[in-house]
Amino acid sequence: MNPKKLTKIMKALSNENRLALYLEIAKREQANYEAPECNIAYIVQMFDLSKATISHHLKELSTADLITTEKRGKFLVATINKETLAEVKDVLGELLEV
Amino acid sequence: MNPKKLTKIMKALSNENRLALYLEIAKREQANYEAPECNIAYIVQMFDLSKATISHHLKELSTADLITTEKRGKFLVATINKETLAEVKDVLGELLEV
DNA sequence: TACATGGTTAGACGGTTGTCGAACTGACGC
DNA sequence: GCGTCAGTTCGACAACCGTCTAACCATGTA
Repeated sequence: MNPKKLTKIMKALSNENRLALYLEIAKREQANYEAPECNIAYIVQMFDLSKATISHHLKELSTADLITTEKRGKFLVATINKETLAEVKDVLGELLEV
Repeated sequence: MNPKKLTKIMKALSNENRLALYLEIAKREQANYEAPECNIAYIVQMFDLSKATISHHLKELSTADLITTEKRGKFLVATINKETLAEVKDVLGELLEV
């Protein structure tokens, strides 16, 4: 993974609300892995943020390849991009090898 | 790991130069693990940044528990904090479990 | 003791970010 | 078609961040 991409990922996770949003998406995905997706409307209610802000955060997560989003009728559904997640984990793993 | 701490860690790695600095420290540590430490004076030369800026970045990495620093005579020596690194890796690992 | 070298601190400044409200678009149900 | 609900886009604004220079402190050496 090149440094610029890694920076972008870290930046996307460097805001408390945005990180919480990401973790919440992941949590829901795990909770019902029959349908590994996440209706955003639900999540919006949990955060004390405007729709505009949530939308902005989702875009940031998305352009960092941390999630993918898909419009399903009226709703937006977000999914964790596990590939990116695994890549980051691997980078950290390499640093840990003595 | 609590969200605030994780945010702080991500924030510390969310700037390109600071991330590069961190990776450079890790690299040196691996290169000579007889003495797993890192003379900063060397590193400063590699970056096109002022002493003040490097100092500032190191403090940020340090308060996020990503590195520890120690003054050894005239020099400053930085060491990767592997515990923090491992914790972060674990968090990501948990998210990956289906 | 004086000087050179490594690092910190303080203050400044332009750029970026997080957030909002308001106006807009698109899909659904009546 | 019209109202409603989910989300996006726009423009604004305060707060924060990355960087610098300049002045300082600390350590080793001549």
